[in-house]
Amino acid sequence: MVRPRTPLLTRERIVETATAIVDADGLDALSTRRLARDLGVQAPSLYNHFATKEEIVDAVGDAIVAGVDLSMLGRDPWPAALKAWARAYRAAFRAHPNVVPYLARGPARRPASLRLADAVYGALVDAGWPPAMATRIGATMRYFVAGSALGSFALGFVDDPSLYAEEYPHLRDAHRLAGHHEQVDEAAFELGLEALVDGLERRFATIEPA
Amino acid sequence: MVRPRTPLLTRERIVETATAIVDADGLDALSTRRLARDLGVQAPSLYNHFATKEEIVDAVGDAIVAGVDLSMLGRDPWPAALKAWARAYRAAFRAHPNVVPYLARGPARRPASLRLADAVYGALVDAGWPPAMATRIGATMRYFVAGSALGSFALGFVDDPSLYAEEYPHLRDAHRLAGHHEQVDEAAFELGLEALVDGLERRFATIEPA
DNA sequence: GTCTATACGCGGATAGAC
DNA sequence: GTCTATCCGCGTATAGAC
Repeated sequence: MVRPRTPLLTRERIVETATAIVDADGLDALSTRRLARDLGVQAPSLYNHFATKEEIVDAVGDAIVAGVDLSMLGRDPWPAALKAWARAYRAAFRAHPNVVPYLARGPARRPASLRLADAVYGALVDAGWPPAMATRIGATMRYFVAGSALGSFALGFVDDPSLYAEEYPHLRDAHRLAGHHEQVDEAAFELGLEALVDGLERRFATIEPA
Repeated sequence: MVRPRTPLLTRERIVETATAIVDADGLDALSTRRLARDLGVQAPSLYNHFATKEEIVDAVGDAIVAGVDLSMLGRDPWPAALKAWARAYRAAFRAHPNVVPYLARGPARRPASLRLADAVYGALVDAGWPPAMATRIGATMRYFVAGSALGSFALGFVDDPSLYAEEYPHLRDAHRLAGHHEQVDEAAFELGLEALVDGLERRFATIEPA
């Protein structure tokens, strides 16, 4: 009588399914009933594995952040490491844009988010940045990455030429953005990332001599 | 019988009250019942002024964006104008952080957001940026501003020293961030903004000769 | 233009049987 | 560990009186 069969639910399965729901239909679509239905069980069964729904959302967020590669931090020179890390961070966010507002609240007590913050900050300090500046750089990078993953800039414009023609002369061609939204967003992110790190390098040059 | 008294509700009053609710308790707290209660009417009365709840949220968003100063665009040199505009944009967002995820979806058909996009793009093109670059710069700036207003970086760290001590050595002092969150976030935004525009200026120098 | 009354479904969470 | 039954509140929206 030692557990005749595998439990129907595991934390992993719950998190996987919850992530799929959030990705498909948004954070608001994640309800205990919907989650249970997709798992083939009844809603109250979830409470054997998580105390609250909040814990489930936390686990979803942590699993996403856990996938971000941090290996370049402390290995490559800081400007290259910062760029590579930002790309990996953004890729993880963009794969789950509906979770970004939740994740952007900060690491809280989620282990993967704390590991990430620790690694970035540590790499910058080890590279020679003063602690206060390392904090600011970490913050600024998160602003940029989170903002770029929060939603598409290009898709924010309606594909309807008549909307712009009269009132917004400069936006004459804005309706075409939607058709190339991935390239537009990608190029904008790359431009900003390169410019931002470039600007930081120039500031680093002024403190280094000290 | 010519309207003996002022109507209890106007679109303005509804938008004001809705904004107050969202600011105080989040976007999810904005329900028609709650909104009506705070206005001293019954929920169904709202439908005399707005067709759906979605329209109300749109009006809240547009009112926020309408308050962003755009006067520097096309007047000051583009780097100074871009910085001043970004600060005004961020201030408007930060006053209503709970609406940022909604606003970050893009201008859609909201007039104030379209005016803003039109003004920024127009100023950059008039300054000599190629149209494709002007689009990217507008996008990148929105990423950064939205990300910085989405939530506090500093407040994302729990004020509990024991959480970090063992596992995250570099975050030894992170628990102190919460106490200075406004200064930390402000300084991080300023650092990123200056570095970003700095980096853009350097790129501008390479295209200008053409 | 605003009201009351009402329809109907979904939400998180708990108690207690098996 | 999973189930059934259940609590109770909140959501949008409509119908029709005043």
